[in-house]
Amino acid sequence: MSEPVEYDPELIQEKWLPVWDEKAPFRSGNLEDPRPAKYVLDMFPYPSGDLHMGHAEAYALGDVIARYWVQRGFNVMHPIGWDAFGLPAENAAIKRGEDPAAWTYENIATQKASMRRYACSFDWERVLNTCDPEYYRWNQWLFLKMHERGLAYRKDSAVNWCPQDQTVLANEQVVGGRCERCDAVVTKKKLTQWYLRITEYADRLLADMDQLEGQWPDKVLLMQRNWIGRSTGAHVDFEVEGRDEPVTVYTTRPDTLYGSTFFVVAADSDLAAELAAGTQAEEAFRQYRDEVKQASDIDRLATDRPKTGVFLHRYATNPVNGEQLPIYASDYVLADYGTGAVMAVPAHDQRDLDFAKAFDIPIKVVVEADTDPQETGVATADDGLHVNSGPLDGMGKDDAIAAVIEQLAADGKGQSAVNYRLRDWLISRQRYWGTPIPIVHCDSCGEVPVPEDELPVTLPPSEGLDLQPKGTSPLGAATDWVNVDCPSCGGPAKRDTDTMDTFFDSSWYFLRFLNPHNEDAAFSPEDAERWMPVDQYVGGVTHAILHLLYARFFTKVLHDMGLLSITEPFSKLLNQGMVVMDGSAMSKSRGNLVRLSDELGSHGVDSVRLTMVFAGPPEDDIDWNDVSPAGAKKFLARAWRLSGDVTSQPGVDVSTGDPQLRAVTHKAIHEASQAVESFRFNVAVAKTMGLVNAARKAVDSGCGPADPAVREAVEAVAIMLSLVAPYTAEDMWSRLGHEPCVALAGWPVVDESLLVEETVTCVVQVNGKVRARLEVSPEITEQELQAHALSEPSIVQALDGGEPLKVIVRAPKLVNVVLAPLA
RNA sequence: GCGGGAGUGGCGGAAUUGGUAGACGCGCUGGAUUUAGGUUCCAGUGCCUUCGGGUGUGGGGGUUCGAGUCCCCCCUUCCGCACCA
Repeated sequence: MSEPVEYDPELIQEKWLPVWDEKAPFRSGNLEDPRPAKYVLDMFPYPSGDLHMGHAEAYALGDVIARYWVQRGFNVMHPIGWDAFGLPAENAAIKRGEDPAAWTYENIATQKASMRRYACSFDWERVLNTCDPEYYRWNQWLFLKMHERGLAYRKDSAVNWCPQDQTVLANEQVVGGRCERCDAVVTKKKLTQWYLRITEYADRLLADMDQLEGQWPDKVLLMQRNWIGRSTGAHVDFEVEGRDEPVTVYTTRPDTLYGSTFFVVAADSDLAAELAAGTQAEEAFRQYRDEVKQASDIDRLATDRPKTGVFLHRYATNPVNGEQLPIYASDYVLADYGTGAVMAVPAHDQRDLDFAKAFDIPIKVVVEADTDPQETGVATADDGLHVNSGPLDGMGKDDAIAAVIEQLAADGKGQSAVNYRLRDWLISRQRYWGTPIPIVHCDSCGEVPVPEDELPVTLPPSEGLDLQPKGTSPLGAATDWVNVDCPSCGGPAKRDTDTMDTFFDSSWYFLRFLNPHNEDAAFSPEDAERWMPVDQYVGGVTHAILHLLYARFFTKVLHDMGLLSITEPFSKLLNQGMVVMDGSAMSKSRGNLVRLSDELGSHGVDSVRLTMVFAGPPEDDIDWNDVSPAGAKKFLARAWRLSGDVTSQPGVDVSTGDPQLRAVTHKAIHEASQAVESFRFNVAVAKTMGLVNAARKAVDSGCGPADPAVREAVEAVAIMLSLVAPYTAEDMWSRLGHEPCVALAGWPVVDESLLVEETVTCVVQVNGKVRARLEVSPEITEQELQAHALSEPSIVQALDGGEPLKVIVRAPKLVNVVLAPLA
């Protein structure tokens, strides 16, 4: 029998991949499966080209977790699919004349092949693509359910507009005033668009985060909290002369109401236009408003930009003292936050102060402070005693807020209020490659939902459609598709031509995985009871706000619909870092792109996976220049060689093996388990390396290759390595005389009795400095240990005849002898 | 500006509740094997040292018998939000 003597990654990849295809060790569909269920989910990829280094890291980490729980005896569902709708497909279509669908499915095939080669432990029978009608049909169904509940609605408003992509963007997709996708400067445009009423869930999205505390990264929870941006304060009504209705403002500091000296409305709000109409300021206002509209968000972002505005020649009445406050229109007040109008208190709000200084408006201090805003130009926003505030004088902030709200409520001029930064989610997109919105517009019936039994509303073929962005959906040109009979009255009507934001698709895909081909429902509640919530979600921190917030929102909506008992979709979240090169993100233009296929070719799949896992903590970025796939390969070869050295037979009684090596083995298993469960995968690998080193030594210069303890150690190595380096592990397993699959071998059971150490190293310090090390029994008493330590020659010498002031004994690990401090 | 992390050898990184700092690996040095290179195996590797020891986790202070770990100030750096009333 001729054994291969060289570790050849290419060879073992070719050898085992077909075997795994046949055995399908990661199928999770059997309902009779007695193993407890666990749902491990990797964020699904967008199919733009082949997999890259970032995918390789993310999927290597997710795979360690999934494979670990399989080894621990769980029925692990670890599915994968493709987030397949979206702009890149369309852009490729425009640039190269390809069909978005064909382009997408080709890329999916490429990525799928790469994932198989990469040996991800996915259940290949649960694959879904969001661009398949059998998937997006349920997008449409969900949309209609939300429409029914008033959660999907259309409104007319100024929206974020990307002039490059010629489509609207959700607030969340505008990053620093630029389009998240193409980096173009975002402008505003007034359009009628579909929204989801996520703001109705703001309080629950906030409150339920308590469930996630400690399970999600603190950073993500914080980002979500900030994004939701709950604040408490009051709504206050201001009468405006010549207007029937009062104007309401939202403020977090109603206690400073006596310090208000002017009033500001958002320049781009309807209210501003209305107030300006017919005044002598009308022309000036119009001019100013047009300037503001011209200015992009990026201009608005400049922090130290001077305050601008127009006096509207109108006045609002301060409800607490009847003072007449001049009304200004300015762009420093946002139309879509609060009520789009503010009471300005220059002494205690920096923005108001800046404006007051620019427009020479009086500043009235109503909260005592050490500094004078008038002189310093710095508004004082801290707590303090109230002055010049009528009944509030002498009160602190909290008391004053309570008192003024009580007074306002009694007068019918205000009440306490909660406000959120979160806005409703704009989901309409004027693009082709997405889920058609299942609504028909009828002149006589209005917005008519497409009847459920007519779903899906499938996309018309792209052939013949001009996909070039032009501000309206390309679907509008598919006349045969657009013109339909009204489902309500039968008269001529038109389909809605917008498609859904692809974040809609990814907001519930984790539920579709439960039964991706279910034709009767989006998912069955029974399946959800069995599998949900996702036990472990793995993905990039880039989705810390958007995707995760939307998925949480959908889960709550489905809960309210009675389809889910849970209220949070993801119990645990791990955000892996990025793979960078020379300190910066890889990109073609930077010329620092490392191609995954090249790395896999030169080092092998297992070496690349091991490199990803061993590089450091999973949350940290990996600089590919700092790590060593060649080193990883060296280690794998070293481990693999061990499997050929073992001469005992499978099933040999290990209890007779070398006790020293056995102790090392069991300690390594124990520590690696703990490391995996606490996401310290790099440490788990280090422990495995330690065991390999110990086994090597045992074979070469210790108990020898025939000792059963060597087999025990090497089998443990194979199983531990199966999480990270599945090919190498499978080949080792085979060389050790076992049948595949090592992935199902079961995690080695730790014999607790072997973890008990016979001796412990005790450190003896003098004045906190280590002077001696003693090998002592773990059961040694404090008295014995102290006596032992003090009689140790090196300690006697270190004491130099000095009398110990105190001796601290922490048996069995430490003795600290404290001498009188030196003069 | 506001909020949140992070600073440990030449490098990536280890270090339950405060108790041996630098696990594991990369790199480097030396040795063995090899015709040579590569591979493999062994040994060494924080810094200084008069070889007794001294010193050391961004800087400074504090608590403690004892601090990488806890507290205060500062520096550097990364990330998130950014006129949110």
